[in-house]
Amino acid sequence: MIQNTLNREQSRQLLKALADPIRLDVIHALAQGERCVCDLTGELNLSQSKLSFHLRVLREAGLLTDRQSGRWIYYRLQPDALAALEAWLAELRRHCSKSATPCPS
Amino acid sequence: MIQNTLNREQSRQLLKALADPIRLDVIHALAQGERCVCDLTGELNLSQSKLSFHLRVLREAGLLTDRQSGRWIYYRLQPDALAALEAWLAELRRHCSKSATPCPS
DNA sequence: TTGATCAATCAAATTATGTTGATCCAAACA
DNA sequence: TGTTTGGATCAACATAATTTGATTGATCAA
Repeated sequence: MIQNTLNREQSRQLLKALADPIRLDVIHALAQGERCVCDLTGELNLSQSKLSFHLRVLREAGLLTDRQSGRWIYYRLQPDALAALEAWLAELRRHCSKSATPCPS
Repeated sequence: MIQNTLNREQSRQLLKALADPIRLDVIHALAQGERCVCDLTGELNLSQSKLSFHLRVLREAGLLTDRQSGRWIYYRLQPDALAALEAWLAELRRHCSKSATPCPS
């Protein structure tokens, strides 16, 4: 996620990845900074495979990056992805208040 | 949607409503300005009940408002909801780049 | 009034997503 | 080496969301 303008499909991927209560818990935990998977399982009280499933969804959407160090894997939020979504939302807001031409037109 | 700080559940509702290809088409159409339902069905090539279903999801999430004029119903984007999501994303971004303390901790 | 039109709603069928427990793989350490 | 540990993955199952076609209610025009 380098660019700053999302197409419809990219924004949908990001939004879909975010739109889940467990993944939002993960996101909020990572908003404080990078964390190891083993910490997250404890902190969020999730089974290992469940957490792994949701981390994968977030990672594949481009919202998280991971790095390995020894046997541990650390995840962090990808601020570019969040910024890109913000820009996408801001763009939607620009012209949306224009009134419709009355029907029947 | 008056306030500008979303709690976790509110942001989830907004994200979930947005995270669908048809609803994104609707959102993009309404980003140009207010539109009548009858225009949207044609423009997006959707069956009436399908569009109605998705409009309801977006409306109930607080992303759209509607007004009736005669037999026609006009929908528009609610910019406050978009702005609130932007603010929520910006907040997530603030501290997320802090590195983890190495495991085992 | 009656008939036509716009749009919301409902129940049934379909499709997509998430959960669980087992298994696998790689790194670390005895 | 053999064993333990952190994590990813898989298949079977459970749950949730969407689509469809029919029905309903309200508004308007004849």
